[in-house]
Amino acid sequence: MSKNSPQMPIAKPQPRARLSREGVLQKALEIADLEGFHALTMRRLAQELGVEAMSLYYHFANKDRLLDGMIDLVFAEIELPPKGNWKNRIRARAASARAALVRHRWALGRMESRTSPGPATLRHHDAVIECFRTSGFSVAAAAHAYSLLDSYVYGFVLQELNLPFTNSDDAGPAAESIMAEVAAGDYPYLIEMATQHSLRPGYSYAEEFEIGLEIVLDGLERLRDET
Amino acid sequence: MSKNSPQMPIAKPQPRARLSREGVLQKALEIADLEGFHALTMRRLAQELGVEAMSLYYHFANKDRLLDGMIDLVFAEIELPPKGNWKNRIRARAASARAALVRHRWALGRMESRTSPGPATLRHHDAVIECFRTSGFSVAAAAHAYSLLDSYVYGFVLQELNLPFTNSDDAGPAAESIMAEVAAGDYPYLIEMATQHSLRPGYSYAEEFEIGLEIVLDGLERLRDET
DNA sequence: AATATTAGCCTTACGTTGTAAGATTGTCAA
DNA sequence: TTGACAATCTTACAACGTAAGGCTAATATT
Repeated sequence: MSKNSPQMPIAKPQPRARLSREGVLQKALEIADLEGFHALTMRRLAQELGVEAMSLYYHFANKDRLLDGMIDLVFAEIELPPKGNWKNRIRARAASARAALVRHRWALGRMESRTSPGPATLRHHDAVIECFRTSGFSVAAAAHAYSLLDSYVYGFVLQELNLPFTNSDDAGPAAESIMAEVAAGDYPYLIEMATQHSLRPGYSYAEEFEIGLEIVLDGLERLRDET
Repeated sequence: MSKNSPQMPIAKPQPRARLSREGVLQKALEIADLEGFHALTMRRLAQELGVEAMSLYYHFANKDRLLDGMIDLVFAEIELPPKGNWKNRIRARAASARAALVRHRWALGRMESRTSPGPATLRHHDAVIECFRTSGFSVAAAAHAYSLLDSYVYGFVLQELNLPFTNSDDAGPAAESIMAEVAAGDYPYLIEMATQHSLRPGYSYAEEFEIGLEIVLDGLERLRDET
Protein backbone atom coordinates (compact mmCIF):
# COMPACT_ATOMS: atom_id res chain seq x y z
CA MET A 1 0.00 0.00 0.00
CA SER A 2 1.49 3.27 -1.14
CA LYS A 3 1.23 6.35 0.98
CA ASN A 4 -0.84 8.04 -1.74
CA SER A 5 -4.21 6.37 -2.29
CA PRO A 6 -5.06 5.86 -5.99
CA GLN A 7 -7.34 8.80 -6.72
CA MET A 8 -5.37 11.26 -4.62
CA PRO A 9 -3.19 13.56 -6.69
CA ILE A 10 0.32 12.42 -6.11
CA ALA A 11 1.23 14.47 -3.07
CA LYS A 12 4.86 15.44 -3.30
CA PRO A 13 7.73 13.61 -4.87
CA GLN A 14 9.37 14.94 -1.70
CA PRO A 15 12.96 14.36 -2.66
CA ARG A 16 14.70 12.67 0.19
CA ALA A 17 16.96 14.97 2.12
CA ARG A 18 20.64 14.27 1.61
CA LEU A 19 23.03 14.43 4.46
CA SER A 20 26.64 15.36 4.42
CA ARG A 21 29.03 14.74 7.26
CA GLU A 22 29.93 18.41 7.42
CA GLY A 23 26.34 19.57 7.32
CA VAL A 24 25.36 17.27 10.14
CA LEU A 25 28.25 18.45 12.29
CA GLN A 26 27.43 22.07 11.60
CA LYS A 27 23.82 21.64 12.66
CA ALA A 28 24.93 19.72 15.73
CA LEU A 29 27.18 22.60 16.77
CA GLU A 30 24.34 25.01 16.20
CA ILE A 31 21.92 23.13 18.41
CA ALA A 32 24.45 22.58 21.18
CA ASP A 33 25.52 26.23 21.10
CA LEU A 34 22.04 27.68 21.09
CA GLU A 35 20.20 25.35 23.40
CA GLY A 36 22.84 23.55 25.38
CA PHE A 37 24.41 20.18 25.00
CA HIS A 38 21.48 18.39 26.59
CA ALA A 39 19.26 19.54 23.73
CA LEU A 40 21.40 17.72 21.21
CA THR A 41 19.69 14.38 20.69
CA MET A 42 19.89 12.23 17.62
CA ARG A 43 16.18 12.68 16.93
CA ARG A 44 16.31 16.41 17.35
CA LEU A 45 19.34 16.73 15.14
CA ALA A 46 17.75 14.54 12.49
CA GLN A 47 14.53 16.49 12.57
CA GLU A 48 16.40 19.74 12.14
CA LEU A 49 17.98 18.25 9.05
CA GLY A 50 14.69 16.97 7.64
CA VAL A 51 15.62 13.39 8.16
CA GLU A 52 14.96 10.45 10.48
CA ALA A 53 17.22 9.76 13.43
CA MET A 54 18.62 6.52 12.17
CA SER A 55 19.84 8.12 8.99
CA LEU A 56 22.56 9.81 10.97
CA TYR A 57 24.05 6.45 11.76
CA TYR A 58 25.06 5.98 8.19
CA HIS A 59 27.52 8.84 8.60
CA PHE A 60 28.49 8.37 12.23
CA ALA A 61 28.94 5.04 13.95
CA ASN A 62 27.39 6.42 17.14
CA LYS A 63 26.82 9.61 19.05
CA ASP A 64 30.34 9.63 20.45
CA ARG A 65 31.82 9.66 16.96
CA LEU A 66 29.59 12.59 16.15
CA LEU A 67 30.95 14.30 19.24
CA ASP A 68 34.49 13.65 18.10
CA GLY A 69 33.69 15.40 14.86
CA MET A 70 32.10 18.32 16.65
CA ILE A 71 35.10 18.82 18.89
CA ASP A 72 37.51 18.67 16.01
CA LEU A 73 35.43 21.35 14.35
CA VAL A 74 35.77 23.53 17.40
CA PHE A 75 39.53 23.14 17.35
CA ALA A 76 39.52 23.98 13.70
CA GLU A 77 38.21 27.40 14.65
CA ILE A 78 41.30 28.20 16.66
CA GLU A 79 43.63 30.36 14.65
CA LEU A 80 47.34 30.97 14.83
CA PRO A 81 48.60 33.97 12.88
CA PRO A 82 51.17 32.85 10.33
CA LYS A 83 53.52 35.82 10.84
CA GLY A 84 54.87 37.94 13.64
CA ASN A 85 56.98 37.48 16.72
CA TRP A 86 56.14 34.46 18.78
CA LYS A 87 54.63 36.30 21.71
CA ASN A 88 52.13 38.08 19.55
CA ARG A 89 51.30 34.95 17.65
CA ILE A 90 50.73 33.02 20.84
CA ARG A 91 48.73 35.86 22.32
CA ALA A 92 46.44 35.84 19.32
CA ARG A 93 46.11 32.11 19.40
CA ALA A 94 45.24 32.14 23.09
CA ALA A 95 42.52 34.70 22.49
CA SER A 96 41.22 32.71 19.55
CA ALA A 97 41.19 29.49 21.54
CA ARG A 98 39.39 31.09 24.42
CA ALA A 99 36.82 32.59 22.08
CA ALA A 100 36.14 29.27 20.40
CA LEU A 101 35.81 27.40 23.67
CA VAL A 102 33.49 30.02 25.09
CA ARG A 103 31.45 30.11 21.90
CA HIS A 104 31.00 26.37 22.22
CA ARG A 105 30.67 26.04 25.97
CA TRP A 106 29.90 22.34 25.83
CA ALA A 107 33.20 21.43 24.15
CA LEU A 108 35.66 21.55 27.05
CA GLY A 109 33.61 19.30 29.28
CA ARG A 110 33.20 16.72 26.55
CA MET A 111 36.84 16.33 25.74
CA GLU A 112 37.20 13.34 28.01
CA SER A 113 34.77 11.30 25.96
CA ARG A 114 36.87 11.87 22.91
CA THR A 115 38.89 8.87 21.81
CA SER A 116 41.48 10.40 19.52
CA PRO A 117 42.28 13.88 18.21
CA GLY A 118 40.93 14.72 14.78
CA PRO A 119 42.94 16.05 11.85
CA ALA A 120 42.16 19.70 12.57
CA THR A 121 43.40 19.25 16.11
CA LEU A 122 46.60 17.63 14.95
CA ARG A 123 47.24 20.27 12.32
CA HIS A 124 46.75 22.92 14.93
CA HIS A 125 49.11 21.32 17.41
CA ASP A 126 51.71 21.10 14.70
CA ALA A 127 51.37 24.78 13.92
CA VAL A 128 51.86 25.81 17.53
CA ILE A 129 54.93 23.69 17.98
CA GLU A 130 56.29 25.15 14.79
CA CYS A 131 55.82 28.61 16.29
CA PHE A 132 57.93 27.74 19.29
CA ARG A 133 60.57 25.77 17.42
CA THR A 134 61.20 28.57 14.92
CA SER A 135 61.52 31.07 17.75
CA GLY A 136 64.44 29.66 19.60
CA PHE A 137 62.76 27.05 21.75
CA SER A 138 64.46 23.68 22.03
CA VAL A 139 62.32 20.62 21.54
CA ALA A 140 62.04 20.11 25.28
CA ALA A 141 61.36 23.78 25.93
CA ALA A 142 58.67 23.78 23.25
CA ALA A 143 57.02 20.81 24.92
CA HIS A 144 57.05 22.53 28.29
CA ALA A 145 55.78 25.71 26.73
CA TYR A 146 52.93 24.04 24.96
CA SER A 147 51.88 22.19 28.05
CA LEU A 148 51.90 25.26 30.22
CA LEU A 149 50.23 27.48 27.68
CA ASP A 150 47.35 25.17 26.88
CA SER A 151 46.89 24.20 30.49
CA TYR A 152 46.42 27.84 31.28
CA VAL A 153 44.03 28.55 28.43
CA TYR A 154 41.87 25.48 28.99
CA GLY A 155 41.84 25.91 32.71
CA PHE A 156 40.94 29.55 32.48
CA VAL A 157 38.01 28.88 30.22
CA LEU A 158 36.89 26.05 32.43
CA GLN A 159 36.72 28.42 35.37
CA GLU A 160 35.20 31.17 33.32
CA LEU A 161 32.39 28.89 32.20
CA ASN A 162 31.68 27.76 35.72
CA LEU A 163 31.46 31.19 37.18
CA PRO A 164 28.13 31.18 38.99
CA PHE A 165 27.41 34.72 37.95
CA THR A 166 27.72 34.85 34.21
CA ASN A 167 26.87 31.19 33.95
CA SER A 168 23.33 31.63 32.74
CA ASP A 169 20.83 34.39 32.34
CA ASP A 170 19.43 34.07 35.84
CA ALA A 171 22.51 35.31 37.62
CA GLY A 172 20.35 36.67 40.40
CA PRO A 173 19.21 33.60 42.32
CA ALA A 174 22.52 31.78 42.03
CA ALA A 175 24.51 34.73 43.26
CA GLU A 176 22.10 35.32 46.11
CA SER A 177 22.07 31.74 47.32
CA ILE A 178 25.85 31.73 47.29
CA MET A 179 26.06 34.97 49.16
CA ALA A 180 23.69 33.57 51.75
CA GLU A 181 25.90 30.53 52.18
CA VAL A 182 28.99 32.69 52.33
CA ALA A 183 27.43 34.80 55.02
CA ALA A 184 26.33 31.77 57.05
CA GLY A 185 29.61 29.97 57.27
CA ASP A 186 32.07 32.82 57.43
CA TYR A 187 34.74 32.88 54.82
CA PRO A 188 36.51 36.11 55.67
CA TYR A 189 39.08 36.12 52.89
CA LEU A 190 36.51 35.18 50.31
CA ILE A 191 34.38 38.07 51.46
CA GLU A 192 37.28 40.46 51.42
CA MET A 193 38.11 39.54 47.85
CA ALA A 194 34.51 39.68 46.75
CA THR A 195 33.80 43.08 48.21
CA GLN A 196 37.11 44.71 47.42
CA HIS A 197 37.78 43.11 44.09
CA SER A 198 35.49 40.69 42.30
CA LEU A 199 32.19 42.34 43.02
CA ARG A 200 33.38 45.85 42.35
CA PRO A 201 31.31 47.49 39.64
CA GLY A 202 32.95 47.12 36.27
CA TYR A 203 34.95 44.08 37.21
CA SER A 204 34.75 41.14 34.91
CA TYR A 205 36.65 37.93 35.28
CA ALA A 206 37.56 38.07 31.60
CA GLU A 207 40.19 40.70 32.39
CA GLU A 208 42.10 38.18 34.41
CA PHE A 209 42.84 36.29 31.23
CA GLU A 210 45.39 38.72 29.87
CA ILE A 211 47.00 39.21 33.25
CA GLY A 212 47.67 35.54 33.70
CA LEU A 213 48.64 35.11 30.08
CA GLU A 214 51.36 37.75 30.32
CA ILE A 215 52.82 36.01 33.34
CA VAL A 216 52.83 32.76 31.42
CA LEU A 217 54.45 34.36 28.38
CA ASP A 218 57.17 35.96 30.49
CA GLY A 219 57.80 32.61 32.05
CA LEU A 220 58.08 30.97 28.67
CA GLU A 221 60.52 33.57 27.48
CA ARG A 222 62.69 32.96 30.47
CA LEU A 223 62.41 29.24 29.91
CA ARG A 224 63.61 29.66 26.34
CA ASP A 225 66.52 31.85 27.25
CA GLU A 226 67.72 29.66 30.08
CA THR A 227 67.91 26.53 27.99
CA MET B 1 -1.79 -9.71 50.00
CA SER B 2 1.35 -9.90 52.01
CA LYS B 3 4.59 -11.01 50.46
CA ASN B 4 4.73 -13.97 52.87
CA SER B 5 1.89 -16.43 52.30
CA PRO B 6 0.23 -17.59 55.59
CA GLN B 7 1.90 -20.96 56.16
CA MET B 8 5.31 -19.84 55.04
CA PRO B 9 7.67 -19.17 57.89
CA ILE B 10 8.08 -15.45 58.04
CA ALA B 11 10.97 -14.98 55.65
CA LYS B 12 13.14 -12.17 56.90
CA PRO B 13 12.18 -9.15 58.90
CA GLN B 14 14.60 -7.64 56.39
CA PRO B 15 15.11 -4.30 58.02
CA ARG B 16 14.81 -1.66 55.39
CA ALA B 17 18.12 -0.23 54.36
CA ARG B 18 18.68 3.27 55.61
CA LEU B 19 20.30 5.84 53.45
CA SER B 20 22.41 8.74 54.47
CA ARG B 21 23.33 11.60 52.25
CA GLU B 22 27.01 10.98 52.85
CA GLY B 23 26.76 7.26 52.25
CA VAL B 24 24.96 7.76 48.98
CA LEU B 25 27.55 10.25 47.79
CA GLN B 26 30.38 7.95 48.78
CA LYS B 27 28.94 5.05 46.82
CA ALA B 28 28.30 7.32 43.87
CA LEU B 29 31.96 8.37 43.85
CA GLU B 30 32.99 4.76 44.06
CA ILE B 31 30.92 3.69 41.08
CA ALA B 32 31.98 6.64 38.95
CA ASP B 33 35.63 6.15 39.83
CA LEU B 34 35.70 2.44 39.21
CA GLU B 35 33.46 2.08 36.18
CA GLY B 36 33.23 5.51 34.67
CA PHE B 37 30.65 8.20 34.91
CA HIS B 38 28.35 6.55 32.43
CA ALA B 39 27.94 3.62 34.80
CA LEU B 40 26.49 5.85 37.48
CA THR B 41 22.73 5.56 37.06
CA MET B 42 20.15 6.07 39.73
CA ARG B 43 19.06 2.45 39.54
CA ARG B 44 22.58 1.14 39.73
CA LEU B 45 23.45 3.38 42.64
CA ALA B 46 20.30 2.36 44.49
CA GLN B 47 20.92 -1.31 43.90
CA GLU B 48 24.45 -0.98 45.24
CA LEU B 49 22.96 0.52 48.37
CA GLY B 50 20.33 -2.18 48.75
CA VAL B 51 17.52 0.18 47.96
CA GLU B 52 15.16 1.12 45.15
CA ALA B 53 16.00 3.93 42.75
CA MET B 54 13.28 6.29 43.84
CA SER B 55 14.45 6.21 47.41
CA LEU B 56 17.40 8.32 46.40
CA TYR B 57 15.07 11.13 45.53
CA TYR B 58 14.22 11.62 49.14
CA HIS B 59 17.77 12.78 49.73
CA PHE B 60 18.50 14.47 46.42
CA ALA B 61 16.05 16.49 44.38
CA ASN B 62 17.46 15.06 41.17
CA LYS B 63 20.59 13.60 39.66
CA ASP B 64 22.19 17.00 39.16
CA ARG B 65 21.95 17.75 42.87
CA LEU B 66 23.61 14.44 43.53
CA LEU B 67 26.37 15.49 41.16
CA ASP B 68 26.76 18.77 43.01
CA GLY B 69 27.33 16.82 46.18
CA MET B 70 29.81 14.51 44.52
CA ILE B 71 31.85 17.37 43.17
CA ASP B 72 31.90 19.14 46.49
CA LEU B 73 33.20 15.92 47.98
CA VAL B 74 36.01 15.86 45.46
CA PHE B 75 37.00 19.39 46.35
CA ALA B 76 36.89 18.45 49.99
CA GLU B 77 39.74 16.07 49.28
CA ILE B 78 42.04 18.87 48.21
CA GLU B 79 44.34 19.80 51.02
CA LEU B 80 46.26 22.92 51.83
CA PRO B 81 48.96 22.56 54.46
CA PRO B 82 48.28 24.93 57.33
CA LYS B 83 51.91 25.95 57.87
CA GLY B 84 54.96 26.76 55.83
CA ASN B 85 56.03 29.34 53.30
CA TRP B 86 53.48 30.13 50.65
CA LYS B 87 55.31 28.47 47.78
CA ASN B 88 55.51 25.16 49.54
CA ARG B 89 51.95 25.36 50.67
CA ILE B 90 50.74 26.11 47.18
CA ARG B 91 52.94 23.41 45.72
CA ALA B 92 51.40 20.88 48.05
CA ARG B 93 47.92 22.07 47.30
CA ALA B 94 48.50 21.86 43.57
CA ALA B 95 49.69 18.29 43.91
CA SER B 96 46.75 17.45 46.11
CA ALA B 97 44.30 19.02 43.70
CA ARG B 98 45.78 17.22 40.76
CA ALA B 99 45.67 13.93 42.62
CA ALA B 100 42.03 14.38 43.56
CA LEU B 101 40.98 15.35 40.05
CA VAL B 102 42.85 12.44 38.54
CA ARG B 103 41.45 10.05 41.12
CA HIS B 104 37.97 11.20 40.13
CA ARG B 105 38.43 11.62 36.41
CA TRP B 106 34.79 12.41 35.79
CA ALA B 107 34.75 15.46 38.04
CA LEU B 108 36.43 18.10 35.88
CA GLY B 109 34.17 17.54 32.92
CA ARG B 110 31.06 17.74 35.04
CA MET B 111 31.83 21.06 36.63
CA GLU B 112 29.79 22.93 34.08
CA SER B 113 26.60 21.23 35.15
CA ARG B 114 27.14 22.40 38.66
CA THR B 115 24.90 25.24 39.74
CA SER B 116 26.69 26.59 42.76
CA PRO B 117 29.80 25.72 44.74
CA GLY B 118 29.28 23.63 47.84
CA PRO B 119 30.53 24.44 51.33
CA ALA B 120 33.72 22.40 51.01
CA THR B 121 34.57 24.25 47.84
CA LEU B 122 34.00 27.62 49.45
CA ARG B 123 35.99 26.72 52.53
CA HIS B 124 38.83 25.64 50.33
CA HIS B 125 38.81 28.81 48.25
CA ASP B 126 38.89 30.81 51.42
CA ALA B 127 41.92 28.91 52.67
CA VAL B 128 43.88 29.50 49.49
CA ILE B 129 43.15 33.20 49.45
CA GLU B 130 44.22 33.33 53.06
CA CYS B 131 47.51 31.77 52.06
CA PHE B 132 48.20 34.49 49.53
CA ARG B 133 46.92 37.36 51.65
CA THR B 134 49.08 36.42 54.61
CA SER B 135 52.13 36.14 52.37
CA GLY B 136 52.34 39.64 51.08
CA PHE B 137 49.88 39.51 48.20
CA SER B 138 47.52 42.45 47.79
CA VAL B 139 43.86 41.65 47.28
CA ALA B 140 44.19 42.19 43.57
CA ALA B 141 47.41 40.20 43.35
CA ALA B 142 45.82 37.36 45.27
CA ALA B 143 42.94 37.31 42.82
CA HIS B 144 45.30 37.19 39.88
CA ALA B 145 47.36 34.54 41.57
CA TYR B 146 44.41 32.34 42.33
CA SER B 147 43.08 32.64 38.83
CA LEU B 148 46.36 31.75 37.22
CA LEU B 149 47.18 28.96 39.62
CA ASP B 150 43.86 27.16 39.34
CA SER B 151 43.67 27.69 35.64
CA TYR B 152 46.99 25.94 35.33
CA VAL B 153 46.09 23.05 37.60
CA TYR B 154 42.67 22.42 36.09
CA GLY B 155 43.93 22.80 32.58
CA PHE B 156 46.84 20.50 33.14
CA VAL B 157 44.65 17.77 34.52
CA LEU B 158 42.21 18.25 31.69
CA GLN B 159 44.98 17.60 29.20
CA GLU B 160 46.43 14.81 31.25
CA LEU B 161 43.10 13.01 31.30
CA ASN B 162 42.65 13.38 27.58
CA LEU B 163 46.00 12.03 26.65
CA PRO B 164 45.24 9.33 24.12
CA PHE B 165 47.89 7.05 25.53
CA THR B 166 47.18 6.71 29.21
CA ASN B 167 43.53 7.37 28.62
CA SER B 168 42.35 3.81 28.95
CA ASP B 169 43.83 0.37 29.22
CA ASP B 170 43.88 -0.24 25.49
CA ALA B 171 46.56 2.30 24.75
CA GLY B 172 47.67 0.26 21.78
CA PRO B 173 44.93 0.79 19.18
CA ALA B 174 44.43 4.47 19.97
CA ALA B 175 48.11 5.25 19.72
CA GLU B 176 48.43 3.31 16.51
CA SER B 177 45.49 4.93 14.78
CA ILE B 178 46.85 8.31 15.72
CA MET B 179 50.29 7.49 14.47
CA ALA B 180 48.77 6.32 11.21
CA GLU B 181 46.94 9.62 10.86
CA VAL B 182 50.03 11.54 11.76
CA ALA B 183 52.01 9.73 9.13
CA ALA B 184 49.35 10.27 6.46
CA GLY B 185 48.97 14.00 6.77
CA ASP B 186 52.46 15.10 7.65
CA TYR B 187 52.88 17.04 10.79
CA PRO B 188 56.63 17.49 10.89
CA TYR B 189 56.93 19.37 14.18
CA LEU B 190 54.54 17.02 15.90
CA ILE B 191 56.64 14.12 14.74
CA GLU B 192 59.84 15.78 15.84
CA MET B 193 58.46 16.34 19.30
CA ALA B 194 57.04 12.86 19.54
CA THR B 195 60.20 11.08 18.50
CA GLN B 196 62.67 13.30 20.31
CA HIS B 197 60.69 14.02 23.43
CA SER B 198 57.25 12.66 24.21
CA LEU B 199 57.71 9.13 22.99
CA ARG B 200 61.16 8.69 24.46
CA PRO B 201 61.25 5.76 26.82
CA GLY B 202 60.70 6.84 30.38
CA TYR B 203 58.90 10.01 29.48
CA SER B 204 55.63 10.65 31.19
CA TYR B 205 53.52 13.70 30.77
CA ALA B 206 53.10 13.89 34.53
CA GLU B 207 56.60 15.33 34.80
CA GLU B 208 55.50 18.39 32.93
CA PHE B 209 53.31 19.32 35.86
CA GLU B 210 56.09 20.43 38.15
CA ILE B 211 57.92 22.22 35.37
CA GLY B 212 54.93 24.37 34.52
CA LEU B 213 54.06 24.85 38.15
CA GLU B 214 57.46 26.28 38.97
CA ILE B 215 57.13 28.77 36.14
CA VAL B 216 53.75 29.78 37.48
CA LEU B 217 55.06 30.12 41.02
CA ASP B 218 57.98 32.26 39.90
CA GLY B 219 55.53 34.43 38.02
CA LEU B 220 53.38 34.80 41.08
CA GLU B 221 56.33 35.77 43.21
CA ARG B 222 57.27 38.47 40.75
CA LEU B 223 53.66 39.61 40.66
CA ARG B 224 53.64 39.94 44.40
CA ASP B 225 56.89 41.85 44.58
CA GLU B 226 55.99 44.24 41.79
CA THR B 227 52.72 45.35 43.36
C1' DA C 1 0.05 1.73 76.25
C1' DA C 2 -2.60 3.49 72.41
C1' DT C 3 -2.91 6.41 68.79
C1' DA C 4 -1.58 9.92 65.35
C1' DT C 5 2.02 11.81 62.58
C1' DT C 6 5.34 11.77 59.45
C1' DA C 7 10.04 10.57 57.61
C1' DG C 8 11.77 7.45 54.54
C1' DC C 9 11.54 3.73 51.40
C1' DC C 10 8.79 1.23 47.57
C1' DT C 11 5.63 0.44 43.36
C1' DT C 12 4.07 1.61 39.20
C1' DA C 13 4.21 4.15 35.18
C1' DC C 14 5.57 7.44 31.50
C1' DG C 15 8.12 9.81 28.12
C1' DT C 16 12.73 10.11 26.12
C1' DT C 17 17.02 8.42 24.94
C1' DG C 18 20.63 5.77 21.89
C1' DT C 19 20.71 2.40 18.60
C1' DA C 20 20.14 -2.76 16.53
C1' DA C 21 17.98 -5.07 12.56
C1' DG C 22 16.28 -4.99 8.47
C1' DA C 23 13.09 -2.89 4.80
C1' DT C 24 12.86 0.58 1.36
C1' DT C 25 14.12 3.88 -1.92
C1' DG C 26 16.80 6.39 -5.24
C1' DT C 27 20.85 6.49 -8.38
C1' DC C 28 24.04 5.07 -11.48
C1' DA C 29 26.50 1.33 -14.26
C1' DA C 30 26.13 -2.34 -17.43
C1' DT D 1 15.95 -2.90 -18.53
C1' DT D 2 18.20 -4.72 -15.00
C1' DG D 3 20.95 -5.11 -11.20
C1' DA D 4 23.74 -3.39 -7.49
C1' DC D 5 24.89 -0.54 -4.07
C1' DA D 6 24.47 3.62 -1.27
C1' DA D 7 21.63 6.17 1.72
C1' DT D 8 17.44 6.86 3.97
C1' DC D 9 13.36 5.05 6.68
C1' DT D 10 10.52 1.81 9.81
C1' DT D 11 10.03 -0.68 13.67
C1' DA D 12 11.45 -2.09 17.99
C1' DC D 13 13.76 -2.44 22.46
C1' DA D 14 16.18 -1.85 26.73
C1' DA D 15 17.75 1.66 29.78
C1' DC D 16 17.36 6.11 31.54
C1' DG D 17 15.48 10.00 34.86
C1' DT D 18 11.76 10.89 37.54
C1' DA D 19 6.43 12.08 38.61
C1' DA D 20 2.72 10.44 41.55
C1' DG D 21 1.30 8.25 45.05
C1' DG D 22 1.37 3.99 48.37
C1' DC D 23 3.21 1.68 52.25
C1' DT D 24 5.70 1.10 56.80
C1' DA D 25 8.28 1.85 60.75
C1' DA D 26 9.87 5.19 63.84
C1' DT D 27 8.76 9.15 66.54
C1' DA D 28 5.66 12.29 68.97
C1' DT D 29 1.44 13.03 71.49
C1' DT D 30 -2.00 11.88 74.44
